[in-house]
Amino acid sequence: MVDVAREAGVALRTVSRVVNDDATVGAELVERVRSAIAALDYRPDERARHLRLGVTGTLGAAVRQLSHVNPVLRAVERAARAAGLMVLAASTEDDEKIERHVVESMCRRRFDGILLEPIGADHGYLVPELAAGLSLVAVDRPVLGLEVDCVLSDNVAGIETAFAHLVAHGHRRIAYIGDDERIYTAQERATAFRACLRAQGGAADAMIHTGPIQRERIHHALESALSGPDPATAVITGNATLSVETVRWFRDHADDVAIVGFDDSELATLLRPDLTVVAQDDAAIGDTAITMLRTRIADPATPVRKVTVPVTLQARGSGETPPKRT
Amino acid sequence: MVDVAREAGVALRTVSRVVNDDATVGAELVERVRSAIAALDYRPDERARHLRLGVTGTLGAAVRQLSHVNPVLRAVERAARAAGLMVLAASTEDDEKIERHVVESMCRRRFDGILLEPIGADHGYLVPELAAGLSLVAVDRPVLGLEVDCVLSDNVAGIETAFAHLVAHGHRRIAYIGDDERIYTAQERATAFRACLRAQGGAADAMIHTGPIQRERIHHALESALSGPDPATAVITGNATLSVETVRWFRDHADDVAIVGFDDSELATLLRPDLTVVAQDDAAIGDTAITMLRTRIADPATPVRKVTVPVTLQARGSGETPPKRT
DNA sequence: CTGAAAGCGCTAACAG
DNA sequence: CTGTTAGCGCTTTCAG
Repeated sequence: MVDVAREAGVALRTVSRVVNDDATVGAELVERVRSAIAALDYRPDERARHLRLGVTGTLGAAVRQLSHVNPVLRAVERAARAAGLMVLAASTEDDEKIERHVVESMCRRRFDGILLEPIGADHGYLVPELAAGLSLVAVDRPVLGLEVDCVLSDNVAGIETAFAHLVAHGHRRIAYIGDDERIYTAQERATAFRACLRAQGGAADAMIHTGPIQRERIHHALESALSGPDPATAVITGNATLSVETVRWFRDHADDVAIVGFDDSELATLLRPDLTVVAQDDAAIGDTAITMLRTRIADPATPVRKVTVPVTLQARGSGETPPKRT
Repeated sequence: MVDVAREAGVALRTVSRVVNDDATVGAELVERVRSAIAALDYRPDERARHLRLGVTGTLGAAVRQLSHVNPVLRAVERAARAAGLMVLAASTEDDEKIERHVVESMCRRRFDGILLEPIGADHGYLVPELAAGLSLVAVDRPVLGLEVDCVLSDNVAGIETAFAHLVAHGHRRIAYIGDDERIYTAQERATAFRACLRAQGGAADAMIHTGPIQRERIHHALESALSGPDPATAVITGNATLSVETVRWFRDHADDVAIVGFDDSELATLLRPDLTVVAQDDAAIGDTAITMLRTRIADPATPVRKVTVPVTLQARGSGETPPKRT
């Protein structure tokens, strides 16, 4: 920059102003500076700028897996761009160690704020960061044990809606195929399903199958739920991957079981009949997350908020078939 | 950091050494410094460090859409992590303006190198960056008009393989449903398909349908390819989205047309019969891209390389059905 | 509008 | 092994 100033024969200060589009510079000088910039191939260094300014205009997004479908992240990027902020994202790979590494790296780089899809139970490493002023918003799951802003889908209402929908279509024996309950959302959804069963008067732990996402495990669970003296006539699946595996199994083993999936996806309208799902409002989640984060950055003293975003049932056919046997 | 030094009663230099795990510091001092760090909640500032060091240990990935399935990005993150580098990613949204903004932001932040899935035709904005020493590797498509490292899939061989496969299974009238030919890969694949048609002696522009990814357009193209006096008995689809739309249409309109898709996906084994695809070697692409980028960063004088990664045909059923009518 | 100078937080000479 | 000091590239007082 000092070179540019010399080349243009102006003060450093003036170059800085031109670069930052300060209006108080004479048109002729602007021109001189601009051509000096072009002649010298000058490119401003944000590191120094940010160091001096204190802020970086950068938001970090630490998500489970960048390369997975993640409509929330899409909404986040859009909202941030509209606010003139840059979002830089990295994967945590569902690994506590990597999550910690990613978040701490973002902190050391002094990102203005971080969006986190928290994984694992131990977020103790966040305590000093938060104490030092980190602005953080948890998305999809809360940071357990810490008072941190978060925005979640209404998992309980989603399960209740799915359950009620199937009941309304005549089903009485409804099974649930869920993810590993060590995962927060999986735990919430499974618990909500258990409550539905109890409210209905049904007991039957045979109706609820949760565990890791492995094809074998899932198919085995379906087999057991749909056989025996009292087989289920409908299934609720706990997330998009489970829906896929369930449909995959149905394809070869059953064609008369109703299914309602949690999470909408491109697949939903590829199947026959189209998949009825409980859809999360990704755009609302993303917008809310960015708004909350910006609010916290602007005023770190803002009280912690937990926002729950409603879900909606998309009836498409698979959840409206009647039970095959009463 | 100066506070830490004061608190620990040591020199600034010593704190710096402790923070950077320099072995040449006495154990007792290390201890004093560490407790001062803890007491003061000191967190190192990478901005200053990077400014001083010149390098940032950061790679940027400017991809079309973060929140889409992108196995290459996954491989990239893994390879970079193994090399002790951080990958920060952002979407270009298939928009030239956004691509430019993202890449220039990364340059101003002095990322050590950038991985780019280039969109659009005008990459002139890269010229000064490259002149100023930017290390860049293009993935999936080349940067047209600029001599830049790139790693691509073997699109031509992929189409030839798919075509030959269908021919080997008795098909003579093969249609191609492709993406907008303004996109490099779409153009390459469509051209390769035309060459196959010519080599086979077949003419028939009625057999090749390219254009934007819109459900209407695609279904209409299928309709026209599969009707008339000389309907196609097999279809090659130009990418994963087109495969999905084609299957969606087949579901309601045809069940005896062979199909081979470009790009593997989770969907491929969900369909009946399972989808035969030409699969790209995502891991190899990601690894190669990171290796090339690191090589260029280490020595900017490295000659420009263009690497083509082989593709493989995954026969799963949909591409092995015989033609319905001869 | 310009010029000089301080300082953001860190690292790396260079001396002790 | 430790302390002092300069400087990375930028913004911003403060006087002209």
